[in-house]
Amino acid sequence: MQSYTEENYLKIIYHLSEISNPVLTNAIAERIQTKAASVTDMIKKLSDKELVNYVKYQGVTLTEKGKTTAINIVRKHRLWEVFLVDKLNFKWDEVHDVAEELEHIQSNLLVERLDEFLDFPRVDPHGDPIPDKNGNFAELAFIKLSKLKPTDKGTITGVSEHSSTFLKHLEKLGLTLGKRIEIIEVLEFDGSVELLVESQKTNISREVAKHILITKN
Amino acid sequence: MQSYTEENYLKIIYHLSEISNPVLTNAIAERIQTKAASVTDMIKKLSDKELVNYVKYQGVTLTEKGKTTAINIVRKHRLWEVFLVDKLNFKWDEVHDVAEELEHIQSNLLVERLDEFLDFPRVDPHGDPIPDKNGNFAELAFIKLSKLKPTDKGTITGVSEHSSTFLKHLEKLGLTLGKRIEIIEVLEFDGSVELLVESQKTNISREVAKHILITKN
DNA sequence: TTCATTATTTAGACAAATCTAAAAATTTAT
DNA sequence: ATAAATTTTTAGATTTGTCTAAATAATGAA
Ligand SMILES: [Mn+2]
Ligand SMILES: [Mn+2]
Ligand SMILES: [Mn+2]
Ligand SMILES: [Mn+2]
Repeated sequence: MQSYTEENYLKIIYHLSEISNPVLTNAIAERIQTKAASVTDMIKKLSDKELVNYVKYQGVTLTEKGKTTAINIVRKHRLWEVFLVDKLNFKWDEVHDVAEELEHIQSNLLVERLDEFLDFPRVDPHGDPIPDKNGNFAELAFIKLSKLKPTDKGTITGVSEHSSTFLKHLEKLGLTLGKRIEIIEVLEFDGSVELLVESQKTNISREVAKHILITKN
Repeated sequence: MQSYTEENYLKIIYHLSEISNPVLTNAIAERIQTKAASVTDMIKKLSDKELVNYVKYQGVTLTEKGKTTAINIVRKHRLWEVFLVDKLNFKWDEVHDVAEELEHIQSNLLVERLDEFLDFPRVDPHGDPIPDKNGNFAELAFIKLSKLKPTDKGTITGVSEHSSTFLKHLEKLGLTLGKRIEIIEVLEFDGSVELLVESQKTNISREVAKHILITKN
């Protein structure tokens, strides 16, 4: 069994290793809001427990055991987010912090029953895939909205930025999951995108466009 | 804000003070599975935070602030137990340990939405009253089954012992919440009780009878 | 390749919550 | 009322997770 803190480290390492592998000490320190020295301490502990492979000055990678644990925490986090939105009427920008706490509740029965109660959702309120109880993810074909060309059509199926301010901004523009969009024009000088959302014309910055994920159809 | 540990101490002190006031160090130590020395340390800390009144060698009582906090934890514990039984099909003997963890999740929005989702339950799966958001309990008129006399009738509305073994035992005897019972005889020599549950004759020990709570009607 | 900058680790310290062993206060029994 | 037993507190140590400051390794520039 891992402590609350160990679980958080494993989860962060899991997410960071999708970006770069091995994961560097400073990258963890930044994400988890601690000092590099503390991260080194914890890495050693996780390494002793065989949850990560650690090479001094190189960084860490998750072992199979560590990866399984991390994926299970991600599973719980996302299932709880679905619960909060679908059953308790939370908005998609209100769920993350509470899910950060709920993801650490220890009970396999609870997770499996929750999954069933929610009707085995495959994605969370931000479009992130929910691994099944064996740790397998459904394959989802996302494209960044910023990669689309004029006349391209698609559906918003995810976001790659979860901050409350960003999500509220999208809400205001009507750019929520499930909405169909069509690209009108990509402005030359600033990369901003003019698009149609439910027959409504809107303009979004390149920065915003990069964090909206589209399934073409 | 209190730590997970501080919250547990406050909750235990709250429960123990229903039995004896002030609450003695050893009583807390026994309930919380720690040594008396550790309890003294924590009591001092809670006293510094003005959550308890502490007199050396006498024991502790909760301050208003401490009591409010404790009642809120009890509220969350019991609401989560209702959730687990009503929505996730947990049995009444499976909920306590998970609720011990869930009661510490910090989010007022979550508690209020959960309360609403559960349709503002007034009692938990063991018949214990759930305080409202202002900390007020509904008055419930319980009598111990062991206090009843032959021909007395009533409904099982609570239990005063929450161990899994006890609850499973009751389950096996069909003595669950909502069942109507009628006393046939109270045996002289061992105090065991012969009773009718849904037209089925059963005999229970005095020890069991003391922990079943009845509403006469 | 040598020097400067940046990243990482080590050393030593600290706060929280716990423990054991010993001391002090309280309660109970004689 | 005094001694014995029990309860509670103090003193000092331990574990977990964190920190700062200093040392060491790796990287980048001249
Ligand atoms: Mn989240
Ligand atoms: Mn999410
Ligand atoms: Mn309980
Ligand atoms: Mn209960």
